[in-house]
Amino acid sequence: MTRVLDDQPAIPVRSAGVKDVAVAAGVSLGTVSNVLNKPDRVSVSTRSRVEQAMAELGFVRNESARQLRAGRSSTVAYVMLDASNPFFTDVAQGVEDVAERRDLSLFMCNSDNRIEREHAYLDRLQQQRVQGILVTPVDPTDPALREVARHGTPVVIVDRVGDADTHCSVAVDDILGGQLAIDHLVDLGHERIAFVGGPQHLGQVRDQLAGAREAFESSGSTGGVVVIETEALTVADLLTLGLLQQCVGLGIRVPEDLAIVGYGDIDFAAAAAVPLSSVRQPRRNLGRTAAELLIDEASNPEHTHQQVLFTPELVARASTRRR
Amino acid sequence: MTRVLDDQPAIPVRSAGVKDVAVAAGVSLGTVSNVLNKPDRVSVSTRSRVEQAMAELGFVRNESARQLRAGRSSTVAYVMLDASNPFFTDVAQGVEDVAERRDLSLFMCNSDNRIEREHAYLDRLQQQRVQGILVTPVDPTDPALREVARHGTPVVIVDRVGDADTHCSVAVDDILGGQLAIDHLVDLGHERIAFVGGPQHLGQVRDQLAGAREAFESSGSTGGVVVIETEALTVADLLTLGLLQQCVGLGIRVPEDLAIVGYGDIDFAAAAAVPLSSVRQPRRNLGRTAAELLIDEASNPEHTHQQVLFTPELVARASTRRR
DNA sequence: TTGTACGCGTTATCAA
DNA sequence: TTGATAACGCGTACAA
Repeated sequence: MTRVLDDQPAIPVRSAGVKDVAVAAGVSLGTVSNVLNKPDRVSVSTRSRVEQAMAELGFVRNESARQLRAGRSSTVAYVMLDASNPFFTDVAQGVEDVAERRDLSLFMCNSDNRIEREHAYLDRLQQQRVQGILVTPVDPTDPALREVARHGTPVVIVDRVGDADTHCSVAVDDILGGQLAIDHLVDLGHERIAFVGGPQHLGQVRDQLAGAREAFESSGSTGGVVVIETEALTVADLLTLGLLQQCVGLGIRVPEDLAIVGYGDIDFAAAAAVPLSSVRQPRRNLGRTAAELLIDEASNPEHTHQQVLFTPELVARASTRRR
Repeated sequence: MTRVLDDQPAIPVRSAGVKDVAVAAGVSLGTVSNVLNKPDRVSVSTRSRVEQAMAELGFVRNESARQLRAGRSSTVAYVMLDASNPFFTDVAQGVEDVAERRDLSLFMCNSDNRIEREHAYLDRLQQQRVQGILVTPVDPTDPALREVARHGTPVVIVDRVGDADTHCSVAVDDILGGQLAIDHLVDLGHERIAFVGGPQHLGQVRDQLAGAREAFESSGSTGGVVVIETEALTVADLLTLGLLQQCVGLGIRVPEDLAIVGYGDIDFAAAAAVPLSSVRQPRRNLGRTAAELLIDEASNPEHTHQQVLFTPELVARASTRRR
């Protein structure tokens, strides 16, 4: 039942377990376990014998068995709404920062905006008994999220606000973001303002618009904000970039004829033909904070849920300028 | 040992197992198992009684126990080199296409270009007994990759070419890609050509350049290709975009003064100020194919390793045009 | 159709 | 310091 590969040592086809190692090393099963988990309780000579046996047999710990025994795993998961959206990958980086420090592994799943995929992943992750799940849900009001939490797997909502008494959430104050953008434009003397944004059924888009309107009105300006609704849900700044290209193509000068403020401040914003002013969200920090909250909930019995709201920041660049 | 949440049914603090369900439903343990795995062998009435008990207790299958019993899991993993690079997320989409169809879950891990992180993930994934691992490695010659395969976990190398007799690989013919770009430029009458690319120690960059040089020479042109090496490893098209911005800023007209061909054809390429001609790689297909190979290796005893090389394609846009 | 007993690989406990 | 044994939760024979 073994095959030989070139001059590599023989490897059993079916991977070896502690038992096999014990036999090969001529020790008992418990000793092997001790070598793995409490190396100092094993004499040096025995230990090295065991370690050599492990190397020879190509021993790989069986995480399923460990988990079964321990009752919990050492992984957390982030169910992303859209893995090809730089916003979420940046959030994920923040999550990884924390996970790595805590020696947890992070598994990323991509729901790709499809609720059934999100559900499938939530199910699997529960079954895997992950320590907790970070999720940017398709629908923050989805009862399935509460169910998961109710079944004992901590859930933290990212970039949305969920049910405050079943999970923590970490989001950005988009109302404020909308205000920042408008205040900036009004400060620069603009009076005719349009809001170009994604589908209104998204809470964040609504919030941005609400903030925008509020700021516009309290500026004493007359008239209102023209709303142009787009269909696709993309990082707002990508949309902004497209808008900019169109302007260039149509001979509209930015910022002379039209000033533009983006939302999201992706890397390209600064590198655009006309560097874009943008409302920047602390994406990585969002991820880090969410991960901290998750870990706290998973390990601290005193944990209480909290809703963290981050403040966005306006970065002024060439696409807006005093007239 | 139970707590009551509002008007939700009580949930045991420690999640219920088949045993608890059996007791609650007044049936034996085996029957519960049958309800889960062979529902047709259980009378309708019994089954519904069991199902109700499961719902009431908030029963969640324990995947660790299942795996331990079954000896294998039903997940595959993709260890990405850089999750914030659209190239890899597109590849991941392709992988997901296949995984979903086969009812496998895909866990994505991000090595973030750090070899120690890659190793950590490879270890964990082996321990989880995933069916197989797709990986775009930091270093395709890394012996660790062979070790994983040797220990019995199938490994498929993505966007790199690895050790042909230990794993399959799926990559793009970058030599051809380089040729395509140069042929295109030469066809348009260009004679002075520069190659702007990432670090030369990357096989792909070397290949692109080799192809470029070859095409240039066989075109009968005299002189050579000027090489400008960049440090960062990014999608070539992002770099190209930056180059374009610089040209615009410096008053260099594209394509009149300078024609540009990108590499990678990311979404922005077409939407740039001057839409970029680009060498396009079949990214999603790369992912799909890699996943198919992995699954074949994991389940087909007759599997033989193969190295698939995809052909890139030149997409001509405004950044190159007949002079 | 339903119930019982055993084993998967690991770790913890206790005895030697 | 080391060794034997019992759990962890589930699936699957086999017996009723």
